[in-house]
Amino acid sequence: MTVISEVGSSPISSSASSRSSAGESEASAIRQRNEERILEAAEAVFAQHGYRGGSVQAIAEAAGLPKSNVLYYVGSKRRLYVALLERMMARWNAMLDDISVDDDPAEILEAFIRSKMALTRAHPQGSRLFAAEVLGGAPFLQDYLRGELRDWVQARARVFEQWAERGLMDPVDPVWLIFLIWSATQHYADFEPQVLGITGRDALGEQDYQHITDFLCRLILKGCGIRG
Amino acid sequence: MTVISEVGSSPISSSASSRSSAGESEASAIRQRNEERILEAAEAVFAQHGYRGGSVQAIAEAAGLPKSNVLYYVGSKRRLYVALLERMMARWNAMLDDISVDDDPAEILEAFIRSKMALTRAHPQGSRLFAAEVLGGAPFLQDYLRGELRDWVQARARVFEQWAERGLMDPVDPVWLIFLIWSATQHYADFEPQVLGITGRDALGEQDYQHITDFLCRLILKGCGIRG
DNA sequence: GTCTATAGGCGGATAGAC
DNA sequence: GTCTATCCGCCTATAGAC
Repeated sequence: MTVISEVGSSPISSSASSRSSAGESEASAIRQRNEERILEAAEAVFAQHGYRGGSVQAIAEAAGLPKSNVLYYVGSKRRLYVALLERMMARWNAMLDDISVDDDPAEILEAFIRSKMALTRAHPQGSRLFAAEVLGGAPFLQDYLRGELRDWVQARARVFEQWAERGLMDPVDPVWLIFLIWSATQHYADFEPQVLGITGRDALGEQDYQHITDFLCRLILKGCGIRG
Repeated sequence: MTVISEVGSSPISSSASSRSSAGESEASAIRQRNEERILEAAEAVFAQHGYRGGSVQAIAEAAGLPKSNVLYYVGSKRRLYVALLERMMARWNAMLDDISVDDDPAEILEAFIRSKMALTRAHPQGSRLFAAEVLGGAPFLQDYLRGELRDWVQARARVFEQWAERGLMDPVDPVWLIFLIWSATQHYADFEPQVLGITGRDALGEQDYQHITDFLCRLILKGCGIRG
């Protein structure tokens, strides 16, 4: 997984830690525990303030550790940030399955929307982290966007076009359609304060997400002529 | 326009500057010129790095002025940031016109999408600034979101519901519909690096925006049962 | 291996020069 | 009115204590 263009590889949380004779190089319970806390805290802080705006100090406080202690575990602010991005991209990749022309457009598209929504719901901080990174010009994710992700989108776009040729859906631009789905699903995490402020709630519950997902599936499928 | 909860009022760029006998208190050509530069530079910097991450230093460099000079003109980083948010909310408000049940849903909804898209296109940095503010928890915009903007959305939502009752459109949740439109239109500015990376372009041109706008109008109108 | 005291630099802001 | 020298606090990172 060479998602991010980095010089010094930064495993931080790569499940099995490197060298040591046999298998039980368990990264000492204390280290593991602290790293988990740090990752969670850092995701929240970077999501809120971006890479520059997020301070190690703030992360340390959120993790309940002394500042210097955080740097001992993660090496540097930069490495920590990159590790978080890679974790999020790994979650993202885990979601992406391949499709073929012979699949049912309605089924695939609905599954696409639902899984993207579920990802956003499961990891709202990760979603915001990604948003902040892209908003800031995607300095760390450029290669990923122009490489892996681009290829995946192009492949899927071709299938959409073939569906359209077969008359299974309207001939909409498949790339704009994918962006529409991404933006709509991410919005509820990324713009949460706006959504809550306008709806006048404290938080969105499981039921809200269910309703929103149903709404999006219905509108988008109908909008591109599936289940007409 | 009390959009933002601030203590010391901060006019900065309120066209006509305050006291002075007659009308020609023209805020000295030099001041006006510098303030313009600063506002533009600051919008870009805060859009990219957020409030905390954006430094006065960086703004000064982008504006081609010494750091201390920037602070002389704008008072403080905080005041500068607030002024930018207010300018963006003013642009936003200028776009919002009232609607009534007797209007044509297709016409109104299409105009809604098109004007929102035009705003994003005209002020991409402002759009990103707003996105960064909300992403960071909307610390300065909470009151606006829960007040003015909420009222506007609720009023429009009621009209949508009445249209649905009259059978002019599907009974979709009007608030989710508004969010869908907002997210879809903002996406091309806020996630520009992603859009460019995936499409493999250097920039989106006037024609692209035209196509995207047409695509969104068609899909959304059809998706909520207008122009079946 | 775990943690802390210290360093060196950049942050915003202001007092005072022109 | 315009601009700059200077202050103090917070930033990341590391050398060294335990």
